[in-house]
Amino acid sequence: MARKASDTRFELQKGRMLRAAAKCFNEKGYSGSSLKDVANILGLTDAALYYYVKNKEELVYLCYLRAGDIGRESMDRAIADGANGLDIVRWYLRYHLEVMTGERGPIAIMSEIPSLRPDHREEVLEISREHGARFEAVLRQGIDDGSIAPCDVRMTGNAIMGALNWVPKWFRGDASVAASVVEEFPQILSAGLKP
Amino acid sequence: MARKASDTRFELQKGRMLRAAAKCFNEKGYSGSSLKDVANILGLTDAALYYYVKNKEELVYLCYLRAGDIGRESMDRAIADGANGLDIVRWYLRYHLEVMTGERGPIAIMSEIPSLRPDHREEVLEISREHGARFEAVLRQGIDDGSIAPCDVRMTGNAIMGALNWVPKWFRGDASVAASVVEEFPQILSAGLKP
DNA sequence: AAATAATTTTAATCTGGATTAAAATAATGC
DNA sequence: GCATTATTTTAATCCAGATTAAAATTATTT
Repeated sequence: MARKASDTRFELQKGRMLRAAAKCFNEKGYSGSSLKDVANILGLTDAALYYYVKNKEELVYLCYLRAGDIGRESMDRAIADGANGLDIVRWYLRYHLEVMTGERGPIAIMSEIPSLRPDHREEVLEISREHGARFEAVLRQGIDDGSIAPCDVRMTGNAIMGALNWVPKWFRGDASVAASVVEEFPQILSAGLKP
Repeated sequence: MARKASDTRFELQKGRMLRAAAKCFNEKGYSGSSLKDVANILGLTDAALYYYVKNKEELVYLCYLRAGDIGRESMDRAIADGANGLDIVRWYLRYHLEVMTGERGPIAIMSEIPSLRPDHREEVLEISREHGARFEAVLRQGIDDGSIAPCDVRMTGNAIMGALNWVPKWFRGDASVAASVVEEFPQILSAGLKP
């Protein structure tokens, strides 16, 4: 019963559970997804999920934390690899789309933040705000280094992030579509940024 | 009890209800919004909503139909007013954003289509598909008339529509922000389309 | 191969919000 | 003002799906 974070079996199964939940929530909506639906994907019974999380709210919360981690990771890589602001934007989009449409996906769309417990909600919102701020900082960096034309960074951020966040709504795992998205989106979304 | 479509009072109140519901669903998510929440906005009791709709499912369904109507309307106007493909895209974005952020807004994000009754779901999906197809046709028109550079119309459509559909997620009614969105988004989202 | 611990299931209960019916109030027409 | 119709509320029920406890199974340890 007492579990430590390093317990592989447990952690692996929990990870599978979070991906299954993300898939359900994205495809059928939060209210449309019962714990039974999530459990079925794993070949389990709904009650078994309670071995891994305290309740449905926590399941959503963990999905969102995971989404946050992955977003941060993509951003870190992009900042490490990109030569200038525009380049970082492109790499970020590519990395993030690769994860969203790949093996580790799907990533939960954060549509139900207000349903979270107040403390969880605040934490997720803070993560979300921070991510947005980092993206806007990259845009500003690009404007400074001349790779991006001056623009309203807030609105530009909203536009690009919106297009990105919407992907899980229509992407359903088709590999050839995944290839197109990863290839086309960074191009489409960054083309308008050039000076 | 027996009502006709032309009954003003009834129709006005029903319209208010649909806007209140869209607001709730967008802000708090479908499951996070009780009928009580929607009713409170109108200064009513939850039970009163049943005078206007059969149940919560129908409320969502009507919100989505309304969203579809408004989308079609914006597209119609843009096609009538635009000089070429690119121009139509720009007008469409502007018109649609004006409505989304204006008096008639907000427009419900279609996040809960799978929770709809099968027949309603099919109808909404069909409307949604049709709208997407019209947008892609405009992109193709632009490519043909030389106002838009050759591109993957499916992905470009997904990207632009995603950014647009996400707006209600972060826009909370601030008038000066509304002005920025209407002004900036068409520019940001169409800049990358030029040859 | 016991014994112990980890995981899952079975079989209940529990619950919040959707729904309904009847009664009360407000509006409209005569 | 009276009668009729439209709208809203009050006060219950109802129910799907979340949650829990105990039992059963499966894995691990010694």
